[in-house]
Amino acid sequence: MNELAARRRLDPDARRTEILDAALRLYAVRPYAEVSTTDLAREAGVARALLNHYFGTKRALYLEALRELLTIPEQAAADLAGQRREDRVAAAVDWFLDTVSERRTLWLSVGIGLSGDAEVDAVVEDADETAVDRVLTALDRDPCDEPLRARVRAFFGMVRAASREWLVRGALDRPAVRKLLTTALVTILED
Amino acid sequence: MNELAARRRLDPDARRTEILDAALRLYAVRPYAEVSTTDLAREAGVARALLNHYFGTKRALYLEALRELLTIPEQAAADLAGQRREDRVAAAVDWFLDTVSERRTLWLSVGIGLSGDAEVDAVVEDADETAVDRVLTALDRDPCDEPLRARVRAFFGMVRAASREWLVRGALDRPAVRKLLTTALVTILED
DNA sequence: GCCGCTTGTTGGCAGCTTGTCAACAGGGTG
DNA sequence: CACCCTGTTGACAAGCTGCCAACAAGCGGC
Repeated sequence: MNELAARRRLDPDARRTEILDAALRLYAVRPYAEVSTTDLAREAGVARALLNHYFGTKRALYLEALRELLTIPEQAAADLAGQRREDRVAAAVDWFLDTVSERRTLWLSVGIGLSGDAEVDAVVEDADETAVDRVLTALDRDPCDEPLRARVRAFFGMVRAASREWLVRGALDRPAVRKLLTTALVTILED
Repeated sequence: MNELAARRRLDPDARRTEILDAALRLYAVRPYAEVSTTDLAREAGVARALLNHYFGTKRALYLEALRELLTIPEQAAADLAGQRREDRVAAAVDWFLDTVSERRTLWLSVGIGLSGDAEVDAVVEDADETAVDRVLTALDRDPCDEPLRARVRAFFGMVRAASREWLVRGALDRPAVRKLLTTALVTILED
């Protein structure tokens, strides 16, 4: 930190979120490996050492940011209109697509799927677990049926790939994605 | 390089593959970021600078290894037994599952899906494109139907996630995965 | 058999990155 | 106003990557 900004003394929580937000801003544009702690500190308007003070390690900060990003806002998961199961499934897919397109940049920045890094994967899997819970309860299915959960997690793999086809490649438009995912989810819920 | 091994002068191609194999061995166990060029050089029994000589950059070497890993062996894609489409699809899924379980360690090491890194993603997408071609031609579908290709790519997302459920989490057994993927692929091919 | 050249191979250097630590300073308290 | 707690910082040490000049293995000319 060199100039223009006098030393501000902030509440720890405030500073923490300030740094986290800065990190999210950077990771939205460049992948983890290409963002140096110097960049992070500059973006947050803070000395590099402060990152370590708050998060311990560059990696830990990244994991925090990732967790923050993947935590889907609570949102109403209950009021799915439509009586037929297929309609409710379609509504769930719609809700998801809304969320994704809204957070488009960040969602895509995190990549799609697992990274091969144990800790990163743990965070992603954690978020998935929550999402599985919401989907199953919203659709009146048993959230404890482990094979079913596994199938839904597999389905999420397709969800990620499909939204990529939609948002990045433009190879599918939204109605196509909607139909693809709805059909697939209905199929998966059977049996 | 310090001792025990006199200076061997190899054919460039031989040396290249020797280094590549060593890299694949290491990346099978640890993720990219945790493998240093020193490790790579030691595993290959070679001076660190030689890696740069052959591949230019640590990242480039990684990309080569990744490409090598993802290049599914040619294999007979044509002789899919069974007349009914569903049988042929099932045969294709079986063939894929065989390949995956055979290369289990390496396949899983690379992670599942895209990383958010442009170059890495390019390699993965490239491999996917080839796989899409094989699947579509093997199943007598038009390989130029772009929306269809996109759906198959989306399907691959589920394939990755499902094989992870099978091989890593053990939440699904092979028959379950087989059925899940077969049903999904059949559904996707319709429309 | 000796010499020299091509080129595969190596050790060491320079720049950059991350984590740590002691020191600095904001702002509330007596 | 002096003091102390603690948020904040600059500087240092260790490690990693890419580059370059130098070394030497093996082949061809004489």
